[in-house]
Amino acid sequence: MNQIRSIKGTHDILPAQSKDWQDLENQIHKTANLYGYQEIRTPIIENATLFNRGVGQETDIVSKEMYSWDDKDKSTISLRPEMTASVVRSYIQHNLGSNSLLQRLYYIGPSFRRERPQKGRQRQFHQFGVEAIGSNNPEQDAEVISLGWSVLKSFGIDNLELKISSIGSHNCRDNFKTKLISYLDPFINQLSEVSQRRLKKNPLRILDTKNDQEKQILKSAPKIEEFYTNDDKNYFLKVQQYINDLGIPFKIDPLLVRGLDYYTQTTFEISSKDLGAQDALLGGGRYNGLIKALGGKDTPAVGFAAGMERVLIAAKKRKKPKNKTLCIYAICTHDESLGILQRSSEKLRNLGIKVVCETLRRSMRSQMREANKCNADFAIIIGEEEFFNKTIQIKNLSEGKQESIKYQDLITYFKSLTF
RNA sequence: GUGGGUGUAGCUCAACUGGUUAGAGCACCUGUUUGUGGCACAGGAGGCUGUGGGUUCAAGUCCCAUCACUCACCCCA
Repeated sequence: MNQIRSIKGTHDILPAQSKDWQDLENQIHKTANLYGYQEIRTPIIENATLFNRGVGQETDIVSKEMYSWDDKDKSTISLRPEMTASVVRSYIQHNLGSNSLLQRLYYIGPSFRRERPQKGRQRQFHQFGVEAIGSNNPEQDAEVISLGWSVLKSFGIDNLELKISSIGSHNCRDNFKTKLISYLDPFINQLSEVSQRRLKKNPLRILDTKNDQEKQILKSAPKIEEFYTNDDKNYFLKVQQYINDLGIPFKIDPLLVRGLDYYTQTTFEISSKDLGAQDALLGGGRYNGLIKALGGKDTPAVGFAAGMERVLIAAKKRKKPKNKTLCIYAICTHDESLGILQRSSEKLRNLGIKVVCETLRRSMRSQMREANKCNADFAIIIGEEEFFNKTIQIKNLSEGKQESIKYQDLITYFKSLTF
């Protein structure tokens, strides 16, 4: 009988780790709120159609990595492989655009892709991200980038690198695509198998190649910036200017091509050297066509998604804040007194004090050891003697001093300590 | 989907070229005069060496298969 393990590429977040997750989540909530973004939570399952249309049928994510199955009513359901499409679906469904011209939204949660796991890549992974829906101005792009940068910085990650690019408007991209194809066509035999396939399906992706020979060929290939319209050019310059004004260092990386179909204009990525091959912590960009493509009004939007597991890997070296709250370990060596101990613990908790009660009926020695192990500041002790005297022992564990007080004075004793 | 690496206690690792009953540190539990933590000391529990075959008098060690984990390609967060 072999034991049941978690599914490949999925991980338990154990108690030893969960504090880090809570810290990260708190930091996300805090920063997003400082920027005026509100949280949105959407279901983990959606109609497969949403991602087929939203993310793109041709993308790897949808074509080979998405978990989908037929439901009893014959509709096809998918585990979300990312969250932007869901947020946009929700935006359209609830007509959020009618509340105000601009929706600033953020989210936290798991997504699923059936990939081969490796460092910083899992089948169930967690993302946080933001979507600013409604503004078509470069300052909005800068704000979103700034928010992402700020979360990572404030979580104690250094060594960050911001890369930005623009893939231009739809027309620009189409022209570029055609020219790129005709440039690469004569070289087709020198291209790798993958790139040959991409040339037909998604030529822009070839720019991402790590193959040296292909890099060489690409050196004199047409550049995307040659196809920018004046508007594209100005827009991108403005984005750069604003990011610069914010004091965020960045590199322009013309080869930065986001793999999802919905991007337009600005794309960006923040990476860290502290990760392995999967070094992107956060990636995003503008997606002006998506809302319309999903059946909403033509609405511009920009956003990003960040991988929380990757953020936590990159944040390994951060110094963790230690805001310890007062903690009491409640010891009992007299079975008749267990009820009293639980009642007084409850009262102390109402004061906001953490109280951990012994429930194993162990020896005094073991209970004291336990108190020490869980880092309690105080032990309160009721035994047979205290039971009959209506008293309770209070031991200050850092000083080692112990005193006996009347049971009825317990609350006032600790009340004076907490304020 | 393709390649490489690794599987010994909860964790980190030992076990010379195959050779007694597979060890250590940390963690865990119990004690050190019976109601008091940390430190120290003593003891204890915990393993079918991932699994299944094979070679051999003898396998943790060699061979094959399988599974799992891991890293990388691909792609992405």
